[in-house]
Order: sequence, then C-alpha cells, then structure tokens
Amino acid sequence: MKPTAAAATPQLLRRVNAQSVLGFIRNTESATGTELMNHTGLTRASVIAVCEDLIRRGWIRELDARGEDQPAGPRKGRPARRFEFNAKAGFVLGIDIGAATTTAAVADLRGTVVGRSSEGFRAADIPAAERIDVVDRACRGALAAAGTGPGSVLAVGAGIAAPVDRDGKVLVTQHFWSLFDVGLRAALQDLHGWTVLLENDANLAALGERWRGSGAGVDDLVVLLAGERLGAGVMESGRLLHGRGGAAGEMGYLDLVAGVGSSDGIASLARQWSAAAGGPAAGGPASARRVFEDAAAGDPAALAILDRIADRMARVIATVASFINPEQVVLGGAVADSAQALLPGITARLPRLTATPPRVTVSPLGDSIVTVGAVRHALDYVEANALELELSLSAGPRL
Amino acid sequence: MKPTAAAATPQLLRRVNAQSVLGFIRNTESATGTELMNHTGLTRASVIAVCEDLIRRGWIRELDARGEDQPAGPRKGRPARRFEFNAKAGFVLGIDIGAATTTAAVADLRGTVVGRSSEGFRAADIPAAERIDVVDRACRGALAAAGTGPGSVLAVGAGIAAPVDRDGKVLVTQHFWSLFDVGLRAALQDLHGWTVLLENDANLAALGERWRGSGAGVDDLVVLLAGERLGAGVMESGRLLHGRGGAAGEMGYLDLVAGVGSSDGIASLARQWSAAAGGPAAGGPASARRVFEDAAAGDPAALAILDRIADRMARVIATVASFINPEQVVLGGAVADSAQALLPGITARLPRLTATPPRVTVSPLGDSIVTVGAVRHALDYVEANALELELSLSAGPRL
DNA sequence: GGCAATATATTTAGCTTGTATCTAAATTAT
DNA sequence: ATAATTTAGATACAAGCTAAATATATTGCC
Repeated sequence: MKPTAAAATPQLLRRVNAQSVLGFIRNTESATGTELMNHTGLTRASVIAVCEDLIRRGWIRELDARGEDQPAGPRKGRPARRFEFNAKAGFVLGIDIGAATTTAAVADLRGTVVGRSSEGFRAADIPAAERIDVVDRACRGALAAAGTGPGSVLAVGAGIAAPVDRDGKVLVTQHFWSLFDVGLRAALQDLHGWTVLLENDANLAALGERWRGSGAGVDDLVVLLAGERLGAGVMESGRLLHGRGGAAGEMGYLDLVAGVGSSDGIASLARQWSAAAGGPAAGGPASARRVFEDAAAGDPAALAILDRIADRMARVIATVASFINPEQVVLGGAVADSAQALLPGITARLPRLTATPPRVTVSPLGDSIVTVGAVRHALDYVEANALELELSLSAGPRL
Repeated sequence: MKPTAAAATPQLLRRVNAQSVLGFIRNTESATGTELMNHTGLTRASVIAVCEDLIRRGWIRELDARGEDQPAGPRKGRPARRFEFNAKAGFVLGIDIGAATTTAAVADLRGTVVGRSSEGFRAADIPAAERIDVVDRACRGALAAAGTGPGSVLAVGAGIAAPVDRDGKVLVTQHFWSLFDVGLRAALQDLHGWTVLLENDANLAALGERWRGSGAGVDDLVVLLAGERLGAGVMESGRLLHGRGGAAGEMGYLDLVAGVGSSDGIASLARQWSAAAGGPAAGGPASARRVFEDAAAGDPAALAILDRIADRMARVIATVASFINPEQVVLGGAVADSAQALLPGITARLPRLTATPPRVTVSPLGDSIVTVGAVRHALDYVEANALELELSLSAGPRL
C-alpha cells in the first residue's frame, strides 16, 4: 500500500523558505540579508542558511563586498552581504510551431531573450521526421545566437495550433498536428534530454500577454489569437483553462452556434480578417492593407467590411464575457496590427451585448506573442521545480 | 515593511501532516494508527502525536479498544488503537435563497443532512430587514430540527441568484439582490457570529452536483441551473470559475449573441421552459406537464415545442463546450424533472455543433441542488481551515 | 586618530517536529 | 506454556527554525 500523500518532513521547510527567498531575489536586482529578512519573514540565521544553500546549488551568487553600483541603502554599519539571482545559471527555450514557419527563442532565467531563430517548413505536409528536424534546427540556431548550447537548457515551452490537455497530451482530432506533435515532445527529449512542455498556442499567447503584454497583472484574461486560425487562450484567477481535453477556447465550430450561417461565422471571419490584413492564409498582400487604408480614407465599402468584422468580434467577445467574465480581452496574433482600427467599433457594441463588458486591447507583442508565452511557460516550470533541478555548474554559459 | 510571505516554521509541518491525517480519517469509518501510517507516509510516532493533537482539538475521537463492530483487520497481534472522525464536533449550514422561498439545511461534518427548514417570503419586494429575518427563521428552524443550536455552526454557505466574486462580494448590477445580500452576510455574522460564505446559486449547484449528483469525480463540469432564471456554474480542474466580478456563467444577455432574435433567445427560453414545466415564473401548472405528456403521447405541436427547446439548449451547451470544454454538462434546477425528455434531442444535435461534445445528464438532486452545494461550500471552508477553527468542546451537540 | 553609533554577521542555546530504532505489551496460533 | 505477530511506547538523533548574545566592519563625530 503506497502512501497517498508524502509526509511533511523538516526538509520541506527549507524547500518552502528557499522558494520564498529565491522568488524574491529573482524579481530584484540584488538583495542583502536584511532585505530578505524583511520580505520573507525569516530570521537572519535562516536567511543566511538558505542563501548558502542556494549558492551551493548555483541559483544565486554572492556579490563582492561593496562593489561598484550598490544601491543607496543605509550608509552606516557593517556592510551587508549582497546576493543576486544567477540569471545565467541556465536557459529556457520558447518555440512557436506554426503551419508555415517555426520560431525558437532562448531566454535566461529572468526571461531576457538572448537568442532567436526562425526556420520555414518546405511544405505543409512534410513527414514528421522532417518537421522535427526543422524545429530542432531553429532551436540550435537560437542557442548558437545566444552563445550557449543544448546542455544549458532547463526547460522548453512549445506552442502548437491544436488542443493540448493539462498533461501536455495532444487531443486527437481532425488536425493532422496530433500525429506529429506527440513525436516532437519525445524527439526533443531523446535528442537533448530536454523537458518539453507542449501547450496550445493561444494559451501561451495568454501567458505572454499577461507577462509582457497589455494584460500585465490581470488575473482574468482572454487572448483571442487570430492568425492562421482563431483561438482563445483563457486565464481565470491567474490560471490557464484547459478543460477536459485541452480544447477550451477552441472556437472552430462556433459559427454554427453564434452565427446565422457558416459563411458568415467565426471561422470564416478569421479567414476574412487574415486575408484583409495580409496574413498567410489567403488573399495575399494584394487585398491587404488596402481595406484598412481605404477605411481610414473613408471608403464606404471598406468601412462596411470593418464594421462587419467588428460586429462579429464583438459577439465573440460578448459570448466569452458571459461565460468567463474576464476583466480584459486582448486581440493578438498576425492580425494585431490591423486590430486597432476595429477597437472603437467593438467597444461601442459591447455594452448592448453583455452585462459585463471587458476592457478590450490590442496586443503589443506582435508575432512574438506565442514565443514570449512559451518562454514564460518554460520559466514557470523552472521556477516551480527549481530546487529539484540540477544545474550543471560551470563558469559562464556552457556549450 | 511587512513580510510578503509568512516564514515556514516547524509548526507548519504539524499542520500539513495533521491535515493529511484528518483528510484521510474523515473519509473512512475509523482508522488504526497503522492504517494512518500507510496512507499518510508518516511514522507511527508522528501519527500518534498528530492524533493526540487532533483529539485535544476535538476533531477526532479514540474508540474503546476492541469495541463491537471492528472491521476485519489482522487477527493476531496487540490490538490497535482506533480513531474516528468526530462528525458531530460541529455543523454547517447550507442556505438556498430564492426569490419566493428560502431553504436552510444543517449538516454534520461528514455532510449528512440532519435538519432542514423552508420559509416563504411574504412578497418579492419586502425590505431587507424582513428578508434577513425570514432567512434567519429558516436557519433556526433547521438547527432546531437537527437538535442543535447556533453555537455549533462552524460555517454557513449561502447561494443567491446574483453574481458573487471570489471574495464573496456581490456584483452591483441591475439585480435588486445586491443591496440586501451584502446585508445578509453581515447580519448573520452579527447575529450569531457565523462565518457566512456567499456564492452564486449556479456555482453552488455545480459544487453539489460534483459532490452528490451525477457529476461525481468530474473535474471539468458545467451545471446549467434553470429555474427562476438560467445560470451556469462552471468548474474547471475541480475549481469554480468566477471571473473578474463573479459573473462567469451569467447568460442573461446571451440571446443577443447566440440567438437570431431576442424573442427566441436564451432568456426567453428559460421562461418558456419554466412555464412549460410549471415553474414559478409564468404560465402556471395549467399549461404545465401537459406539453410533456402530450409530447410523450406523440402530439406534433408539443413535440415541436420540445424540439425547439432542445435546439436552444444544444446551442448553449455547444457554446460552453467551445469555451470551456467540460467533460460533462448537468441540467438542474426546477426544470430537472422535465429535462429527461429533452436529453435525446440535445445529445443528437451536439456533434454537429461542437468538436468536443460533453456528456449531458440530468441532475438527480431535484430542488435541493443548491442547498447541497451550499453545504459542500461550507464544508470546504471548514476542512481547509480546520486547524484554525476552535471547536467549543462539549458532550454531545450544543444548544 | 580614536571612539561611539550603527548595521550586519556569527555563534550558541533551545524548541518543534520529524525519522529511525529498540523494547514492551497484548493477542492469536501452535 | 510458548512462539509468532502486531502494535504501543520510549529513546536517540537530525533538520530546521527562533531568539538572544556576541563579534565585526563601517560611518561620523570629536
């Protein structure tokens, strides 16, 4: 009979307190023992013990006494030991795997992106092995640009345009993705020993937007990712919603429900919009910005198109507002550039459609929205498991 | 500068382990020290220490050695001390506050309902003080029926038909509820010293359904509560969704979005259905079961009505399936009796409307669905805060 | 330059809680 | 009766925290 719960031993205290110290020091430039005492509620003795533990494990470093740029602090008294988070103790990879291209970003443990690389797929229906190879090439390129190597990667976040459940398993549906993506996870694990965290791209967009986009600090946030398709990433109370099979926010069928006919529904809206904005789906850049330029110039036909799109978007947002009641909805993805023109039309319609209209904004992250979120996802994993992860210590970045 | 986090002290270990022991013993008839060791992973010494702690605090009791009905266990060896959860160490109240009536249920700490009482409101627009008085009378009645008194109440869960946010605050909207409900919380707190946990009634229905209804063990669950109005309680990953202002699942406006016209929309659907089923809203029992009886008899007009209702419900469920992807949707509330007739029509339509059709069931809890959920809500609070709560120890139930 | 004031570092003692291990007790089976 | 078995209880010890006393390094003033 195996225990259902692990016993709490004194070591747990150290883990909890170390996480507390590490969590604080990660978000500050550097900290003295006294500062850590004040913020964690621990006594000095415990703080020092924890710090020495963290130094031994490589997560923080002690600065030379009285270095150069010490912040003000008290001028009198024995000088304090200063500790700083070792942001270069390892790196994370954030990957955006699209239909046509894939982008990998390398970030240090504070989330600063230090390398980036993109690769295109030869065709849409290439075999799984080739697709994995292209993704791997993008990863290696990004690592090289960062001046480090595969050995320094502590976790990998990867976004795909398919439902992914809480355990990182891809929902098997009509998407051809399903077949090759489970392969990706295992492949990168086998190739480099990486821990790969698969997620839905819209979900990662939500993480990214809350971290470094226009949803900073918003706990109840929905990101509508409109690009190759329309998907929603939903955060409630600061947590991502997955649902049973990870299909929360999958609105492919929604036009049958919310629209008056499928030709005017949500799925086609994404295509229309993408085409109008010059996205990769259809239409091409020919019909591209002209709609928006014409609309800006006052052309009635172009304005009518924008109006219809705004109406559809407002209905989608109102529906999500009814079920989720988010504080804010962010429009992101390939069409974010053109979304600004839609905002007035959308916000004007919302009060008539829902009792709880959310704030609507446009993502400032551009087409890096998914990679930023993927980096955040990987960092979340690293931060949650910091004390279980082994840092291969070395001077400087490893190759 | 106040600490942002509390330091983890050795006492935390005891709290964690005591919760572990208490959590196990609560869900079993009685347990020996050895059984507790096996399930918690603690050593015997720790288990005994924890148990004696819990006995001192009143949460568990030691049974007389070798009582009557000891379960099998090992036949040889020194007889084991047996501990049991003290289910009568206190009680919780679960209240359903409707528009016309209010019902209070008293349950022991295992959730067994031991008292119940209902009171009707004189009119819909009575002043707040009177409404509070009626609720209080229902509570006293239920406590009397349970053979106990206000002093034994450890927590109160109360469900109302208005948005309630995560902190138990009522969203101020058009509902007249808002005014009086904040009053209710403070009033019961002042009158009896009770901790009152306000929640949306549909949310409580979801808690109840997952606990003792048809959603047992389902982590991603939506309950559609159709009675005086139509509301949804949404659970994702075992947690209730509130959204920014607690308005998650509020579908009052949804007909503007999902319907082709408001007269055929969701809000009117609730009225139609309620009327057809003989609910309190309109129509009365005259037009009541006849629709369902006629439909069962094959009457085309009645069948058409059912069909239209099923179509609407299927669209609502499909929409929620797109955004939340629940494993199961439960139909509950006053119309649950008649919902069985709609199931085939709903489930038949779902696959065309969503890629992730949930299982659809009808609640077996009848009109106690909200009180059951309210009891569960109160128990959740008590269980989470058990070691912080003071039990006024006494022999037998207190008055 | 010496000295007080100040802030931090370090040490020591003690408390809580846990594990591990050994011995005692109570019951059943032989 | 005796052996086997199972649990209870006691002892020793380790991890981690607090609290209090002591030591150290720096600033500022005389």
